[in-house]
Amino acid sequence: MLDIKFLRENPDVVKQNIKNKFQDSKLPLVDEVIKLDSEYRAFKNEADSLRGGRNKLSKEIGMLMAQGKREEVEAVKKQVTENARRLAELEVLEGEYQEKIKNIMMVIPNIIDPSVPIGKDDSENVEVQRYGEPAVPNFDIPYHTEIMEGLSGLDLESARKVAGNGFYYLMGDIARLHSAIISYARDFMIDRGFTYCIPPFMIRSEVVTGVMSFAEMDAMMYKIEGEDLFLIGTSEHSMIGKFIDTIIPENELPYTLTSYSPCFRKEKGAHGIEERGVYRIHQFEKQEMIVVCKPEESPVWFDKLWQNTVDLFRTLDIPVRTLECCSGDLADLKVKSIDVEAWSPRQKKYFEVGSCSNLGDAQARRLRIRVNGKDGKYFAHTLNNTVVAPPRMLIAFLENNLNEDGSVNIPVALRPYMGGKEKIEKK
RNA sequence: GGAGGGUUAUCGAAGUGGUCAUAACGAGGCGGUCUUGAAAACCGUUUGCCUUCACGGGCGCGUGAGUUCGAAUCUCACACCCUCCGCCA
Repeated sequence: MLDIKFLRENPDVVKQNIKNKFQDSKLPLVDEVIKLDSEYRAFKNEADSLRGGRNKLSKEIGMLMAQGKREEVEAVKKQVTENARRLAELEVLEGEYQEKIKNIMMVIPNIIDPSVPIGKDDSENVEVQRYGEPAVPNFDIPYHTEIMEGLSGLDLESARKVAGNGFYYLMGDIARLHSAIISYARDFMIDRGFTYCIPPFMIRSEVVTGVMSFAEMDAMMYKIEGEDLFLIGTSEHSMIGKFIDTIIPENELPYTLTSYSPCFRKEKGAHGIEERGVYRIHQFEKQEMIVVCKPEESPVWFDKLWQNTVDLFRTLDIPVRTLECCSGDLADLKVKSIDVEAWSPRQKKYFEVGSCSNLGDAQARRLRIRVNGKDGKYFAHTLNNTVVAPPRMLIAFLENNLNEDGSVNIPVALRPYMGGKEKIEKK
């Protein structure tokens, strides 16, 4: 969400930004909200002066009452009542206009970073760099569900009966591998100075609308029936929400946290053939990292964050690349975003395993996360990034560590979490 | 789920319909006097948001409604905290 003052003073910047994101249908909203805002302020000024008058007269009544001047009190009361109807009208208008303005401001996209490549959709995202050799072995790599089933590690059939499509049972060594990866990722981030945290897995609607756009909310969030609660789509939601309505002393920043949670997503939208199995699912687990920092430090933290994910995948012998999100593929709250993609030797292409985002002050503004600085208060910047999110991450892991006989190598880094095992083999 | 008590500034806390919310009182923080330095003492200062070129004005006593000329104070709903009972991994 933008500062309405910024929009008022820089409507052309806001419009150009909307064009850059190929959301031309939102262009009229800029002038509309400017108009609503100026009308709102006129109503507010009139109402404020009426309230001021009322306050003054009410005080007079108090003094007259103390002096026992009954008739004069009645006269003043009458005066107050005369203005009351207009004030009541104005208060309704104030409320309506505030609501309208907020609703528009919530859908006007955040100003993207100048470095973001301009493009319509994800097909125009730009590869930044590759890490590791994208190797293809000289034997056929089966679909990931087959690898898992071959190791007695996956039961989708039961999951469908119990919960439906988009859920899974992981079994045996594959389940253990899943937990091992989460634990390894947790320790990896702790070693890099992040504070480990387990957050609430449900959050209130106020937090939901504070951390994401309406479009994302509709496509992602599960609502708990009869309660003002939503299942989190990622721990980022509860981790950023943690700071709602706070004024942080400047010297405490940055906050660098790594959190674990299950994640629940509706995943409204098309599911392609490559998305069978555990690629796109309603429930998964994720080790996440978030940073709350000063505005001038967010670009540096952005680069540090995605580098962590790249480093982690490299310690597990998985080739990755970074892919910069183009303007049209960037969610409305984001200033800049980069995906980390893992190599799939089966598909002979990279696929998304993590996403790193700089939200600028958009979440902070919505959630009122401020910093108490020397020269006054200002909104913090927030960032988030995936460390790992299995079971999707397992797809990359299994494909890259698979042997021709169907067994899977455990990289050295992970062995302590797998009871020292060097391989997962068929029983 | 039930019963009771609570939520006021950085913290503790007073205020139970007006004329002390520019929030008493106490503590803490900051600045100063004094001191070789520190402590003590003393003096001063210390909330956020909206609006206005400015002067100023408005809003905020957990949140939201209501009663009233006027609400921290009365009414209702909700949230959170504490104590006890019930249930429970």
